[in-house]
Amino acid sequence: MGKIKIPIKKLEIPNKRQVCFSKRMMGIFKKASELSIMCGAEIAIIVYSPAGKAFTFGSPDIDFVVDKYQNIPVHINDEKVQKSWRSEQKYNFILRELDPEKKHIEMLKRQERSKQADLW
Amino acid sequence: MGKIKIPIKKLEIPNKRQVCFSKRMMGIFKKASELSIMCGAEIAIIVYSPAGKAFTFGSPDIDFVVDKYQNIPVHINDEKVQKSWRSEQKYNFILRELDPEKKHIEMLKRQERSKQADLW
DNA sequence: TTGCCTATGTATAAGTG
DNA sequence: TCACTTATACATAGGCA
Repeated sequence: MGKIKIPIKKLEIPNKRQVCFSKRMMGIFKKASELSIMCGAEIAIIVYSPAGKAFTFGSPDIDFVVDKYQNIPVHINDEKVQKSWRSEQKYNFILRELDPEKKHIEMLKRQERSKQADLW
Repeated sequence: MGKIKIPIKKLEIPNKRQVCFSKRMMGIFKKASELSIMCGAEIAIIVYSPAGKAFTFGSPDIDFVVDKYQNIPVHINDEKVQKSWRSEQKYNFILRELDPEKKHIEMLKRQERSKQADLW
């Protein structure tokens, strides 16, 4: 997405990594903001920079969404709600080095998997 | 980002909202994956669809990052680490209806604010 | 619908001063 | 280095089969 194509792999030059991190993180936060506005979604994002510094984004609020995710009980008789009750769909995929064509196909397949109407 | 420009505001047509949510969420997850690979960042994303269904993305792992964020104690003498110890930088901004020019300026200002070298 | 296409809007890598 | 621009790659809204 710039003047030249950058392969999706670890940037070894610290300055480039820093600039790239800054720009892309803001890009992601912006997109998350748009998603929450346009679709009424609730979103929490936690990012640790390579240096270990944390940045967060939340809509309506980071802790509201994180607590909801962790099923923290809303003070109902001291009863603990277990984490295992969660039923969310996880995406832990890592983008491998693929040529653009295969990359596109893989992304479309992921969309397909997640588009089963009953999930929404 | 499509054939026509869509204002960043709530989509009222349910089908459009669903399709937009699906496409954009996958886009955000893809970008998050790229950020973690290219910059070595740790990322956790939790999204609740308008219907209340949860989707998550994590690198290296959603719970690893979320637990780190919440400073969950690693079993050190039963001592509780308080949430208030956190020192992350929060972005709870909401993108308002701005003309593209002002929007661009606002984004640059955010980048600027977050670009102080000692934070990284 | 559902899966895919493509025209166009956006994000961003490198350039510039 | 920094603030800003620009060329290019990428994401996506609506179209279509």
